[in-house]
Amino acid sequence: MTDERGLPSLSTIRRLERAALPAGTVALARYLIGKTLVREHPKGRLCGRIVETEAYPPGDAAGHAFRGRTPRNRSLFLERGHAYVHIAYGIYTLLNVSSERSGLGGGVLLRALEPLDGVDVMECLRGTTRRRDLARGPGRLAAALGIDLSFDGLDLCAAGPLWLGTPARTVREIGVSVRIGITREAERPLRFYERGSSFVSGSRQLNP
DNA sequence: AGTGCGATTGACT
DNA sequence: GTCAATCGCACTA
Repeated sequence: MTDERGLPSLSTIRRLERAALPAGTVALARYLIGKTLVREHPKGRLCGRIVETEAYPPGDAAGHAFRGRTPRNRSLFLERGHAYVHIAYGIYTLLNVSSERSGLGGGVLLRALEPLDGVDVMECLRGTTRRRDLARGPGRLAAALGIDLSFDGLDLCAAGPLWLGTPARTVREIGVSVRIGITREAERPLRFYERGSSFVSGSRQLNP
């Protein structure tokens, strides 16, 4: 079933099973492009299509798991498919998906969504009506979905307030670039995005 | 117990 | 293009 734009109707989106998630941080970061993220918000269902991710694999000095497990980053060490939520620059909430087997430590940062459903609620949460800017950037993404630190550790493959869903329509070509806003291991090509999407963050140079 | 530092954003020149 | 806001927490002592 599709709507007038050729998108599968939102009612056909179902939760991703953990077994469907590829093992390994980099593979998961690529896999998540085009998948959906669904937020069961008190004001209604919010849904977006993931169009940009970054991989922070085990052993990566730029990753929060690099120095071992601590109270803050313990969710990165959960089996793949759990939420790791943290605060950046004291202001912004960022959402990651844990990406390795239990006890290892890696994550995929979700950096941008193409809003699909619940746009009016997202506009309210973000304080803007520019659809392109609702979830373009990791801080904006979490804000648009009403995600805070209480979501840390949540199983995104289970029924609940936040979960990963099957793709909405076909994914265009996937581009690769260096990651944004880091200093260590800055040259590694671990950022993935849907080429041609206007909902992707970053400079034009990073989105060839 | 004090210090330093971000996986960012929006306002402004 | 520049720049400051602001919080949790890891690190040092």
